[in-house]
Amino acid sequence: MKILIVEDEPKTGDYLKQGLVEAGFNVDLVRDGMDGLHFGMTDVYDLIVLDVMLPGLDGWRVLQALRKAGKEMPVLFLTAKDSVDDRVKGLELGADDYLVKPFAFSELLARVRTLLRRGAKNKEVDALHAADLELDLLRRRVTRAGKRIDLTAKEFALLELLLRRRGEVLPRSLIASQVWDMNFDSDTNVIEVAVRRLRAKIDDGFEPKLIRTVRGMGYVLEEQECE
Amino acid sequence: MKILIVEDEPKTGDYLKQGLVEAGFNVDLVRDGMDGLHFGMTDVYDLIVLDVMLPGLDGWRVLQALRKAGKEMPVLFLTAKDSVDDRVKGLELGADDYLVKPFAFSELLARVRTLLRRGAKNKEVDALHAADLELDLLRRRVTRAGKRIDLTAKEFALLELLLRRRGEVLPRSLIASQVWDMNFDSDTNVIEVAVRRLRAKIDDGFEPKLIRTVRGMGYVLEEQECE
DNA sequence: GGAAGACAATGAAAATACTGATCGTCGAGG
DNA sequence: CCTCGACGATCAGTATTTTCATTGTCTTCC
Repeated sequence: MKILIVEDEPKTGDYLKQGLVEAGFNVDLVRDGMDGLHFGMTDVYDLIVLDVMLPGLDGWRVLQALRKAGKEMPVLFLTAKDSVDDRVKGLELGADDYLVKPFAFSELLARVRTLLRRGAKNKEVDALHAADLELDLLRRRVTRAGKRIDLTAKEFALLELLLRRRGEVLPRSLIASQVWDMNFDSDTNVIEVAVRRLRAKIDDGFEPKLIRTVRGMGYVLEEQECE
Repeated sequence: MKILIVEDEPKTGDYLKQGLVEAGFNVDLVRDGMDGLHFGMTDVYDLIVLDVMLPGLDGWRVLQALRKAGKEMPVLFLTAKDSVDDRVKGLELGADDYLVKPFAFSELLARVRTLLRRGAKNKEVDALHAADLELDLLRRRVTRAGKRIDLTAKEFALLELLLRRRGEVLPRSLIASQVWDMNFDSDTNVIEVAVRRLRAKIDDGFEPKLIRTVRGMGYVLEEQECE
C-alpha cells in the first residue's frame, strides 16, 4: 500500500512518515503543493494525506487538480483551522475524510485504514486471520476456534499489529511506538505485561501458540510451530 | 448507466459530474430546476441526483412533477444540514434516499451504486432495520418489537447513523462530526448522554441489546449478541 | 550457578463510561 | 408578552475498566 504525504511542516511530516512506515506502508513525503501535485499525478498511490496550508499551491488546489485529472484515490485532509468552512470545502472538492490538527497519530492511522478498506472493498482487509484466530476489524472483535474473546483497546491494537506483520519479529521499540504513543523507555515493562495479558486471552488454552518471543529481539506472531 | 445531476452550485456540480464520469457513468449536468425537469422528462435516466435548493423551480417540485409524469427512476436528494423537514418531504414525494451536505464524494458514490443495484423497484431505503427494530425514514418513526417509540431529532440522527453503518465501530469523533456539527471536543460528554438516552428508549426493556460500546473506540449497533 | 531477560500477580491510580439532575433555549399556545 | 414544555447541553457523582509500576519467581543461555 503506497501513501503520499503532502506536508510542509518538517516535524509533522517526518512524524507522519515514520509512523506510517512503521505501520508497514510504503510512504513518499513531499513538502509543498507543487511537488504534491507532481507526485500525485505521476505515481500511483492508494491514498494521499494532504495538508491544507501549504506554501505555493494550497491543499485544495492540489486536490482539485488531482480530481480533475481523474485521480480517484482517497484523500485524507489535514486542516489546522477549526473552521467548518474548510471542512465543507474539502469534502466538496472530493476529499474523503478530514482530520483537525492537532491529532493523535493513532487516530490518523485508524482513518487511513478505514479509507483504504473502503476504497479497496477488499474483504480480506476487513478481517485478519492466523490459524484459527480471527480478528474482525470492523466490529473490533476477536474469535479463536470460534469462541469470542474480549480484548481491551490496547490488547486489540497490539494483536492487530502482530497480525499485520505476522511472521516478522517486531522489536519492542516498534511495538512501543505503534501501540503506545511513546518512544521506548527501556525502564518499563509495559510491553511484556501487555503481551502476557494478550497471551492469556488468545493463547492460553489453545493450540498452537501464536505469539512467540524471540529473546533479545522482540515478539513474532506465527502460525506454524517450526520444530 | 445514465445519471442526471441537477445542481446549481457550479463547483459542487462539476465535481459530482467529474467523479461520476470517472466512476464510469454517463452523466448529464444541469444547473436549475427547469432544465432538470426538462431533461428528466425527455431523456431516460437510471438515476437522478437532485439538489433541493435550486433557483426557480425547487427540487421538490421537480421530483413531484417527474413522479406525476410516471417517471420511476431512483432519485437521490441532496439537502442542507439541519433541515429535517426537507428530508421527510423529499422522501414523501418519492425520493429514494438523501444525503446531507457536505458529504464525501465516496459516500455519494456508494449510495448511487446501492440505488442502481436495487433498481427502481423496491424502495427499501425509506426504512432501516436491525433485529426487531425498524426505523422509518419517511415518517420519522421508530418501532421496536412492534411498539412505537418516539425519538427526538438528535436521537433519530444518531440512530440513523448507527443503523446505516451497522456492524461498524463508529469512533466518537465520527459521530460528533456527523450528528453534531463539531470537531470532537473531548471535554464534553454529549455523545455519552445522547447514547444513554437513545439506549433508554430502544434498548431498555428489549432483547437483544443493539447498541454496544467499545471502550476507547466508540459505539456499534449490531444485531447478534455473540456470547 | 549466575546473569539477564521473561513471566506472573497484585493493587493503586488513571482513564473512560454511565447516570441522574440541572439549566438554558426555543417554539407553541394561551 | 408570558408561560409552559420539550429538547439538548452540561455538570457532578458514581461505577467500571484499563493501565502500569512493583514485586517476586521462573527460564534461558552462558
